[in-house]
Amino acid sequence: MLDIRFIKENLDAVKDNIKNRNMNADADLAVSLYDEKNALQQELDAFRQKRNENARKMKGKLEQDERTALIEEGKLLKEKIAETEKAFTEKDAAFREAIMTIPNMAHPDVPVGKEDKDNLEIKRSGSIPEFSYKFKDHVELTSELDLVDFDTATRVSGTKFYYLKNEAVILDMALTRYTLDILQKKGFTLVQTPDIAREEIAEGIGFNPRGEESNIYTLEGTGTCLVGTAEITLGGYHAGKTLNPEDLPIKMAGISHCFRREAGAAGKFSKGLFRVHQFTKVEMFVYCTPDKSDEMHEYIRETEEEIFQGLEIPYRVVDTCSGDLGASAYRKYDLEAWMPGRGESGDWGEITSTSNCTDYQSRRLGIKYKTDDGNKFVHMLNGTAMALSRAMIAVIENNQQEDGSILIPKALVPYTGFDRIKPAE
RNA sequence: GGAGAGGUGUCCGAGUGGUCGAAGGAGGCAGUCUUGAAAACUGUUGACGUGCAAGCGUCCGUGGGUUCGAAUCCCACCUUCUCCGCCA
Repeated sequence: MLDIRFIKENLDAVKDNIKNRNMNADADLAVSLYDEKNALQQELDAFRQKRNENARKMKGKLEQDERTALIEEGKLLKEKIAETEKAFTEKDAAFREAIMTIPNMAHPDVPVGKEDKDNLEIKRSGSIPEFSYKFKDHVELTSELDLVDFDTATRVSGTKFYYLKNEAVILDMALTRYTLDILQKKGFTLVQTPDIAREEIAEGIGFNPRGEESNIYTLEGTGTCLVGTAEITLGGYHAGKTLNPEDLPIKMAGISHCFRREAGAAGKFSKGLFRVHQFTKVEMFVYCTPDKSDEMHEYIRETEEEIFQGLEIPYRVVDTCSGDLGASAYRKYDLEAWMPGRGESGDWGEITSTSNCTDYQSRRLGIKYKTDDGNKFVHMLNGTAMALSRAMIAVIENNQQEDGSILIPKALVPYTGFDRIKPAE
C-alpha cells in the first residue's frame, strides 16, 4: 500500500506507474474517496467533541430539568454520531479497497515493458552445457533413476504433486543444508517457519487468499491459509512492531513448505517439477532502513548468485520489467538457470526471485523503526535462496551423463555423501 | 478438547460507569550535586488521524452491544497462564 499523501502529491507519476505496470487501478478514485472519507471524519470528530462536552457537563450535581435537557441533547448527538459513523465506515472501506489496488512505485531504472519477454538480461554466468548425445529432460531422467514419482502422487494427492524418492530425498536435503550453511555464515538468522499463516498477514504481504485467481490455499473456517512462501511468515514476524534502528538490518533465512494452487497454469513450460502445488524453499528476508534497501537488494541478488555459482549451474540475471512486476515490488531481479530439457532445445527457467518492496508491505503490516523524527516504516526485501524443486531440475538436467547417470556438483558431495546417481543395475 | 484465572503505556502494575491518556513504581532522556561515576533530588517521557497552527478526535487484546457518557457492564472472538484429558 502506498501513502495516500504521496499519491496526492505525485498523482501523475502514480498514474504513469500504473500504466507502465499494466495494471488496473484508479488513483483518482482513491484520492477522491480519501477526501470524502476525510470530510466525514472531520464531521464525525465534531459530533464526538460535542458528545464529550455534553458528557462532561453532567459530571457534577444538576437540577433535574437541566439534566433531562442534557440527556435529550446527548440522545440526539448519539443518533448523529451513529449515522455519520456508518457513512464514514462505508467510505473508509471503499477507500481502502481502492488504495490497495494501487501498485508500488517502480525503481527509476526498471525497464519499461509489458511482459516477461521484455525483462532485461543484465548478466550471465557459466556456460551452457553441450551434449554430444541425446539429452533428456528431468522428467525422463528422474523416472529412469526412480527419483521422482508423479503418477502415484497424482492418484494420491492430485496433479502437480510428486513423491521424491531415493537419492532425490538426499539431494533435496543436501541442497537445503548447503544453502543454510552459506546463509548462516553471512549472518542470516536461520528459522523454520510455520507453513500456515493468518489471512491478514498474507494480505499484508500482498497475497490475496480469497477469490478465484488466488494462488493460495485457504483453510476453511479457520481464517488461515497455507503459505505460498516463507516471505509471508518472515514478513509477518515483526507485524505491528516498532523496531529499534540499531537492530537493522535484520536478516532472516526461513525454510518452509510452499503451497500454490497454480490454477489454470499448464503447458510445456510447467511440466514436471517446474510448477507444482508443493515444494520446499529457503527464503531470505531483510528488514532495513529506507536508505539501505537498494544496497540490500544487490546484496541478496549477489547471495543468490553465490549459491548457484557454487553449484556450477549456468544462469542469467534478469531485471524484471515494469509490466511483469508484482504489485508490491519496487524492483525485482530473477535468476534464471539454464535447463537443457526445457522447451525444444533448452531454455532459461526462473529459479530465484528477489524483490525490494520498500515500505509497501510495512505500511500495511505496521512495521516501523524509531527515528528522532518519529516512527517511520521500514523497508522489506525478500529473495529466494533455494527453491528445492526448481533447483533440482537445474542440477539434474545440467549434470546428466551419457550413461544416464547424474553427477553431483562438487560443492554438494559433502552433504550428499555420494558423487553420482547411477541407474539401477 | 474440559475447568479456572488473566490480557492496561517501553516494562511492572492500580483502576468505584462521569474528575482516566489513564495512579504508583521501574526504565529512558535532560538537569542539580560530583574530579568522574554511583546514589539522591528536580523535570520530562506513548502512538495514530486531522489541521498552517492552536486545537480536536481515536486508541486500555480484537470486534460488536448497553448508556446522555464505557478501561470499567453485556456478548462473541483472539490470546496468555494454571490444572485435567489427549498426543509426536
